[in-house]
Amino acid sequence: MTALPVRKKDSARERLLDHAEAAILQKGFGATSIEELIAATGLSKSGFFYHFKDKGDLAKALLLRYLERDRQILDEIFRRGDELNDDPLHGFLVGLKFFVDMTANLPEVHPGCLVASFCYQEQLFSREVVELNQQALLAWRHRFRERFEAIARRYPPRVEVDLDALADMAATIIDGGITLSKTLKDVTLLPKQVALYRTFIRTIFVPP
Amino acid sequence: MTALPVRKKDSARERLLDHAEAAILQKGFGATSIEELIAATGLSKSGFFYHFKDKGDLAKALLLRYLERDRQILDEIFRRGDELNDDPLHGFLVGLKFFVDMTANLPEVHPGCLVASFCYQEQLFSREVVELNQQALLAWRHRFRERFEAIARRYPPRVEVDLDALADMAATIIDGGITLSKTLKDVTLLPKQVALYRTFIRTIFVPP
DNA sequence: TGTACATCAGTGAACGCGCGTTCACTGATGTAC
DNA sequence: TGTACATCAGTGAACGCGCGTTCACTGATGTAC
Repeated sequence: MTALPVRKKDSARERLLDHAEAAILQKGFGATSIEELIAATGLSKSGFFYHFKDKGDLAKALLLRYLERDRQILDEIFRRGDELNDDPLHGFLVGLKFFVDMTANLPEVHPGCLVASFCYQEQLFSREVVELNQQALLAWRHRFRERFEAIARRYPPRVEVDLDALADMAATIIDGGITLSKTLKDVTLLPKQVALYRTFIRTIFVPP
Repeated sequence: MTALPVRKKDSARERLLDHAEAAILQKGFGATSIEELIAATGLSKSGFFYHFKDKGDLAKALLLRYLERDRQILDEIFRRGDELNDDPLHGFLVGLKFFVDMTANLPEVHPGCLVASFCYQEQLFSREVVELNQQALLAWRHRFRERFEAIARRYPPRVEVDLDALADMAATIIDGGITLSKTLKDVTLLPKQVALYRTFIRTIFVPP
């Protein structure tokens, strides 16, 4: 068995990313210093620059890791929903229910969404990182849009809705819900918002 | 007539706040320097410290101004909606329509929401500023909640919804919608999200 | 109307600290033959 | 199995710049009597 050269989960590089993510979500990229990251990980400053060519390189690596993790978690949730249900509408509704449960069971308030954090510090990042952020949002629109198309083929919408906007609404509710939860320091707010999105989807597609 | 000691709209202080707001929404509070603000306004550094006792004081003044402006704009919109309609539901729906139109007619993509920006840089602010941000969100919940109670008394909801969560959804959609629009640099996304919120309210309360 | 004082809206110079980045170097492990 | 070389994962010292903040001072306008 040839093992892939996977990076160990607790390598110095990974720990730098962990601390960076937490710090950036609490005070922003511009206010997060390399100094504090190496203090938290026990590396020297040059150790940092061994792993990342500059601070912007850290941002890129962080966003890539974050987007990949997010994709995995959400894909898994909706895959399980589909598995339990042949019907595209009810599979999606079960997936949304799983998502509500997941956010409801977070031990603390959600630490924040890097997409939103980066959006409000856009000017600090390279075009590459900005485009990465955009691609992620467009990919989610595409994924949800496809689901809604499949649903709408079987269940004609009971009110007129733009399916792209409805797909974007998932990201809107999650981003907005995280900001709401985080600002008011109330874990229950995010799942409630996602539950409302689910209610909306139900009233649109589920026949009376 | 005794004129109130109103600050002229284009005073140096006001111009500092204008530049600060724009800069903070583009790169965050931590990455916005006093140096660049005075360069933009033509003041000296000590001129800045005449107007604000320190950088945190700028943050506080900025948030107060922002929240007050926001409150005025939204109150005016929903007041006009009520004026055109005696019914609380239809008055609110007209107000939401006004809001959709307003966001649809923005000349450029919305520059961002200070509440969200501050939320992702919370650690940089004093407890006072953090609480100001929370009070603003709670005030909006209260305002919308009262409307929904009045509506629900006359129009029993057709699906079960938590009125507090439905009130919070306004802030969620606006915050999330601004982030979406700003990230994808597409002005049309925000009004579409607000329109979906309006559709949701309609399907909940308007009888068939 | 004149004078004394107070307030407003700043200026200019200096401060020390922490930031991101570079550079030459190193000791442990892996690979080729 | 030994030797030579390459790669990995760093270290330590130094750099210059820009940051937020302080301090003593100022010239124009407003107010009291």
